[in-house]
Amino acid sequence: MSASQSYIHCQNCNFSHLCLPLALNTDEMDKLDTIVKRNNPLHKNDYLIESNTPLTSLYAVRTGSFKSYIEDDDGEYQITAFHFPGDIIGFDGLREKRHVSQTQALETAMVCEIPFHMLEDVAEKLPNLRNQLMKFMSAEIQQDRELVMLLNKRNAESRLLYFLISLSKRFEERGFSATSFLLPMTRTDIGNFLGLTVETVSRLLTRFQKNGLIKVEGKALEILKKGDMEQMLTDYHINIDSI
Amino acid sequence: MSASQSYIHCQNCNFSHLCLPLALNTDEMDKLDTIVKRNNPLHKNDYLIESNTPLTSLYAVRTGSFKSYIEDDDGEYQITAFHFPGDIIGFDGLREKRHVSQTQALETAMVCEIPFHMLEDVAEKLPNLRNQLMKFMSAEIQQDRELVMLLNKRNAESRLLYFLISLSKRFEERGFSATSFLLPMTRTDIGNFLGLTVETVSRLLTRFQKNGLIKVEGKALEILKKGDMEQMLTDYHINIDSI
DNA sequence: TTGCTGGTTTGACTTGGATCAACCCTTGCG
DNA sequence: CGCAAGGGTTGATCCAAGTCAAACCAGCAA
Repeated sequence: MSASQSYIHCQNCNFSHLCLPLALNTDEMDKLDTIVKRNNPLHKNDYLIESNTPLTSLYAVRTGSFKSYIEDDDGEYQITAFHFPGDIIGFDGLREKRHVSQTQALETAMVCEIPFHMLEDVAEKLPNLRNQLMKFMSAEIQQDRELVMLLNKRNAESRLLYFLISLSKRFEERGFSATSFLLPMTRTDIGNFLGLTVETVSRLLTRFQKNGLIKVEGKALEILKKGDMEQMLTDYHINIDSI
Repeated sequence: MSASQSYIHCQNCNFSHLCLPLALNTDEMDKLDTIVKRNNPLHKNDYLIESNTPLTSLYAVRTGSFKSYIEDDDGEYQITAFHFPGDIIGFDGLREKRHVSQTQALETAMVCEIPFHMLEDVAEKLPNLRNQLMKFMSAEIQQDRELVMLLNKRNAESRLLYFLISLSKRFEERGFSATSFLLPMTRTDIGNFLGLTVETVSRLLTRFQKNGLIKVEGKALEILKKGDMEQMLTDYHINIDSI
């Protein structure tokens, strides 16, 4: 471990309130801390996880962002999640102890690696940690199902609105600006995730801009009328609290 | 507990190979067995779980079938899963210790109720059970993500094919016929789940019948050319092993 | 500097599945 | 029995979003 990384601990991590340590006390956090490996940074497009490889660790995002996707044998793929600091990656592989999706860095990023067999050992002694793991998985199930409803029942406009508001919320939770941020993913990625084509995403973004809701310039997004956008979601009967 | 139910134990349940006992030895299974409550049967349309109620138990389906769905404030709803014997219901509520979806019986059905606080106690002592719980949740995440891909990337025909083949597989796993069974859900339910209208589902079923793939008469479904149907899925690049 | 590549935008056109509408079953109940 | 209600089928029409095509732009490598 390099000197520049040695002072990072769960204790002083900015995102521990969103991450596994959430429900742990200081002692427990220290125990968790001892098994966490902090690796070298990954760069844009680097793979954190490749499909079909054995699951040996879970990963917590420390900085940067990732996308996870599943792929069929024709190369068609489906992005299933975007990950930001504090998010835990890898739960979908627990069943077969083998990764079923791939995870790729969207920009320079760092993770905390949590070797799975050691996590099990620590969890043996820490009911709070077990609980926390279950809650994370449960949250993922809940979110995936909201996503299914979004995809099955909502039109393109509401899907993209939902996406922008959820990004805004996630940045805010992490102490970043809720109204001005860089989109780490491409328009194609957004479309893929939401079940829309790039063209539709692009057209909608320009429309939102024309309507004064947002300002986009390449990756830079500014949310100008968050209230209006949330009202639009409410009009679509989408509960903004569950985002 | 009535006399007619007293002889039911995980040990002699037909579906234990799919259910929580899966990875447990005889002793462990007995421990699990002691906390399981076997209630009176539910009837068609009865609620097993109502939305927003506190999560006190998980449920294992013993006989019959269920649908789970989430609902928005306009009454629009999305069926997120159908449940058959051996399936565990309730994982999506663990996060907030409160159910976020409703579960309704599709026909007369019975469940094993597993009080959650007792499950936690037993799991404390049984690593295998903990593991099993995690695997179940992980499987649910994995399935939900496959579903997202299905909904986002596939057309109506392949969605319904997938649905029929997955039903067939689930019946087979449970020792029922893989090619001849009753659809416990309505066409509307199928459409809702797959993001299609009733009309589309109905038209497709008639088309499949005209093409000699299946025979449908009301709820009764016969799969005549399973091989052809699987080949069609393969042509759509849908991996039938992951169904 | 030039050319290449991947990402984005915009316009014209097409289409799969939704919508609307009518009608036919069952099933159950007063 | 009659009739209401829920479920299912079939046909005609429509439209939101997909497809196809072209052009633009920024970043990067040679």
